[in-house]
Amino acid sequence: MNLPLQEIEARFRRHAVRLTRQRAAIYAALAATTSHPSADDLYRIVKRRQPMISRNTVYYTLGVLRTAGLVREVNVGHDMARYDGNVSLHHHLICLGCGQIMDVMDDELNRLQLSNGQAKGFDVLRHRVEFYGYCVSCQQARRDVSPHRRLAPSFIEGGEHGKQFKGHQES
Amino acid sequence: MNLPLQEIEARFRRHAVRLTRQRAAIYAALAATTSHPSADDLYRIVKRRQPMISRNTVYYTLGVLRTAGLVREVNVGHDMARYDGNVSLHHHLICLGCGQIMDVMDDELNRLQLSNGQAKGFDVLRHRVEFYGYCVSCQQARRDVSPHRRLAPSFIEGGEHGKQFKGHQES
DNA sequence: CTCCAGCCAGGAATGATTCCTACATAGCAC
DNA sequence: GTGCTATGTAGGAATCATTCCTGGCTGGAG
Repeated sequence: MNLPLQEIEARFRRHAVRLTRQRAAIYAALAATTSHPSADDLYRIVKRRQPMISRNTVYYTLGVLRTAGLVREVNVGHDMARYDGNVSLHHHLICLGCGQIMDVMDDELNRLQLSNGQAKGFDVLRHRVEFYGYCVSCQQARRDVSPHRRLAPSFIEGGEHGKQFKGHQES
Repeated sequence: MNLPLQEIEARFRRHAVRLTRQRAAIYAALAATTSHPSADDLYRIVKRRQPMISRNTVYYTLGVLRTAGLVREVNVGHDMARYDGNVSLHHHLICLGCGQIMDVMDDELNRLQLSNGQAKGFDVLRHRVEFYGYCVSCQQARRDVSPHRRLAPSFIEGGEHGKQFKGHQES
């Protein structure tokens, strides 16, 4: 489902973002996938068609698109930032094995809010919910490695010290 | 509410963590605050009493404590990692202005789960919920700067490009 | 008391991201 | 279409949290 240039042009205009060849390619690449690529993934994808593009342009453009509200940044752990072309309100499901990120659309999650007592006077603008676990193929891979041992998730956040998924695969 | 050395010793033994002067100091510093300090904050705090300690030891120790389940890592955006001595199940409320992180204890949030349809075959182990907004004093500061303008939160995640809170204050 | 696996300090390396700067170009006015 | 100028781009250097490496030190089991 490739976005026609015409539609990209319209969205850019609507959000007052100047149209350039590089920006269109970056935005199109992001809009064409649900895999939440990193800046460097996008750099590599766009580089195939525009070999002169610089990594810097990708970072700069993602900043512009994000500020304009055309793109959303997703942070998982303290790994590199990942980007999401889906700017509708939603949450994420993340694989602790391979790092893949799936979208979760759920109105109930969207409506979560803190009681006044919990909010401590904060003006709460938004929230995010992330679910962590192992995807089907990572479950399989783990069974193959350690057949009858199940690591108890003894702590909430951070994983097993020797971090997982330093990188991830583009589809 | 400083943790007596004796209690630290007991916890370390319970979690099979070798006791050293450096580790005790790092853990004590973390247990003594609710401010979710960064590794570097802890380094500076401990350095006051142990000037020879290295930043490396702080990182290494935090890794050990985290793996042991005595400490939890909290990641906000792609800023530096922050640490939490409170390992009970809870969530967070984060100020977009100053970066302070407050604990949110709420059983309803703890019980959130995905329906089978949403879980896509994932083996979901845990989740986290984060609320973002402005604390009381940052609300005030923003009013002072831009009296009658309210920035519309036009997108979900990432803030206003020129990022906020690169650092934060220790109480 | 001895011993050694595991810890510590310090310095170097890494890697995502940002900064700097000179050149190129989008898109408005004419 | 042409010219102009604010803005974008490329590329190289800088930043900075974090990790890696190495050689000496030490907690705590026996």
